[in-house]
Amino acid sequence: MNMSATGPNYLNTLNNQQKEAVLHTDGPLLILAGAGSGKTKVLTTRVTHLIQSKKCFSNQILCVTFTNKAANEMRERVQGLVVGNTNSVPWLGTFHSISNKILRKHAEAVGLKPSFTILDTLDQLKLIKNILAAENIDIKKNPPKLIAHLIDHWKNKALTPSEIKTSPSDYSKINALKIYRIYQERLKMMNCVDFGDLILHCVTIFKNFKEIRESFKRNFKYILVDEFQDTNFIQNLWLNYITGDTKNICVVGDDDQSIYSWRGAEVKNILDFEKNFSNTKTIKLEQNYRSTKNILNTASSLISNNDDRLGKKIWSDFSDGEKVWINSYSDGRDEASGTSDIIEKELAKQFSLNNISILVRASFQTREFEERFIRIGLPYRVIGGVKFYERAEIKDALCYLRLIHQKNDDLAFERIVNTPKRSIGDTTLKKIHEFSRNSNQNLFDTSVSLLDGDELKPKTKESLKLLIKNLNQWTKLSEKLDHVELLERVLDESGYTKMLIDEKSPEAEARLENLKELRSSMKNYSNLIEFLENISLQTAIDEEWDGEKINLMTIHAAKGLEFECIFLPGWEEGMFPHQKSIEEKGDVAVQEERRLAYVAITRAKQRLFISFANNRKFFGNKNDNNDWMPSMPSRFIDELDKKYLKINEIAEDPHQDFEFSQDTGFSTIPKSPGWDRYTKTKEKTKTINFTNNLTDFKIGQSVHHETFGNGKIIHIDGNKLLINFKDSGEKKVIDKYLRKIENE
DNA sequence: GAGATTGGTACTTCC
DNA sequence: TACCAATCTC
Ligand SMILES: Nc1ncnc2c1ncn2[C@@H]1O[C@H](COP(=O)(O)OP(=O)(O)OP(=O)(O)O)[C@@H](O)[C@H]1O
Repeated sequence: MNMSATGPNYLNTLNNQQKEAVLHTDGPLLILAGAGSGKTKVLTTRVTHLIQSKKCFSNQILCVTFTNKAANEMRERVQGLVVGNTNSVPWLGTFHSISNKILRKHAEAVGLKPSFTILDTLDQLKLIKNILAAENIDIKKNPPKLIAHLIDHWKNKALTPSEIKTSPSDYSKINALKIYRIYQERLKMMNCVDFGDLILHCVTIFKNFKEIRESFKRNFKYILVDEFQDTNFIQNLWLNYITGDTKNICVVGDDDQSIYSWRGAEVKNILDFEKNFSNTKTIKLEQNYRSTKNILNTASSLISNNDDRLGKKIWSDFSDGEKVWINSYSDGRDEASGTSDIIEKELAKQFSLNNISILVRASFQTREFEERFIRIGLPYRVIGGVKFYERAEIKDALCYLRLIHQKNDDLAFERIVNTPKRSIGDTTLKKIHEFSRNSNQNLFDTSVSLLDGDELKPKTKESLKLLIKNLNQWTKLSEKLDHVELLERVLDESGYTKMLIDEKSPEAEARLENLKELRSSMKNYSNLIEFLENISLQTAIDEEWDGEKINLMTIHAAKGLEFECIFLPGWEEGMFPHQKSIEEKGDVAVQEERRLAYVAITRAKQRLFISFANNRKFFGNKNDNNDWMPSMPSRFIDELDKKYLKINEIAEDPHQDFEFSQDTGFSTIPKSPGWDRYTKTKEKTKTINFTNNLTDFKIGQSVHHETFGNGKIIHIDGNKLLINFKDSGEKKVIDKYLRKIENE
């Protein structure tokens, strides 16, 4: 080992507090620290240290990260320390992935087979809907989403159905509880678990099986937990069960970065940690090594608006750097083009595209940027975004594989039985369901028995027979064929590929592309079982980091990451803070949104750009004259200390590549200074509100335009209106820039 | 009774 | 946009 006077090499780049945190190996340790203070670095170094100093074997370390991405990153950094072992730290992962591993070993303890399938959110919803239908419960009065949420909530609190108390008055809760009970029974029958079950089953096992619990306790000599502020009740319980008597547990967290309360996360876990474990050593890290002073101070000024903070100091040695830019745009499209312009003209020379990220509140917000980047040929990658595995064609393909692997996966059966069309419609399916319930058999076996009777029409029977024959054949094939080839065969022989090819639409083409992508991502797994066992926990196709690309992701997905340049678009009231969260939880929610904003800002090292649009379009962009809403800048922008900001004019000619820019005089729209515009917007919104229905313009209507003044509509072509302006004559304009006035 | 078509609605956030 | 449910058509 390479030693210097101050200790091993890997300690050299740490400051004193960080070193202390790494070297304090034994006993409970709480590391409390602000953004960018090196928490993750300490954690990684700590793992390294434990292995290098031979405190324990690498498989005796339990290291819990928040995302798979974080786990992969840490694994990469620690990789190579353990000679000749590619899986250097086997117990490194998220609560869910580690629980998955534990549960595969001890599935029988909770009445499951080790080959169980992990259901995703869509499967859960489908199952709940099925139960509601079977129980004759009104789906309108008991929305499946709400029930799913309640079940999730209960599981986060470690509550099994029998442990839940309801008051007789709470009708919907009683219904939900009833569903919960049946839901769990159905899961067991299908040998399936949902996300919550992964952890809940583990806890049940730890609780009821002392030997199993003790074996884990003995094995895990050192436990490390990242992002502790975002752990919930059951995760904490889980940790407590397997923390050994030596209490070598180290957690790191930042109360200001708690952004998962909607998943049951409780910041108070941090406070309780010291109570739970006596003799807890607490170390604070206060120096930020990531951001310029301007960025850091901007973040601090924002978060100071929250109450109930633990109150950490955070400081930086870095220079002031550039000011934080606040950009105002007239609409989302301008925001996208303005952003791409800044990247091309301002940043591309200095920074790698890989080091530029656009972080959004909700995943659909990436779309506008994607469209822009495709158009001008800037390469980009979308990170995270659950979307891929939720796509219909991907789910279809996975369900074929699931069913081949496990015949009692009723949800998978139901999904593919008539895709592609096999003349097995609703009525037939209902029949199969009914028989299955009566005979207590799964849908597949029920179908097999129904082939012998005359319950089904000959034609239906014929195609059902073929499907069953095929499925059996594929199951046999799966033993010798590798999983990628298997999928190819299945898609071909089932007629799925043909169905898409015959459709001859661009959408179908895209679906075929997606399936290709699925196949190539399957190659990362060595066989079908490994693929199926892990795929549900993999939220998105792992985007390759090679190549030069701009990153697009949600703020939640950016947790723990850092980039030289960060763009934060869409800072508008209703979007950020999000309307729904305000409605649900009021000020508590605003505070969490503020923490989210804080996380977003503190991802930036050098440059930070925050922007908002004065008009937003909702729900796609097909009907141009529809769904425009004036929007107001986010309250968070107001809360930033102006000292550190540069408030900008509209960065670019907003309509330079707009179809009508040539002949409409759009380029003459005044580019008023951004701030001016921003303050004006507030008044303007009020005025606009009295006529916010901008959709129903009629010929003859008198209108007002900011630049051209008043005029009358003389022709309408979709959203393009020909106006005869009093002062400036005939002009073609887009409806969104007009507001109705009284006819004179 | 199956399949095509239309129409309504959803967009938080993630394991 | 894109999926799902209700409605129409053969
Ligand atoms: N002692 C140090 N000297 C120089 N750079 C450091 C030091 N400690 C950490 N860094 C750097 O600071 C940056 C932030 O570190 P890290 O990601 O570990 O912080 P963090 O506390 O986990 O941040 P966050 O909670 O915001 O995700 C990294 O680029 C890291 O390399």
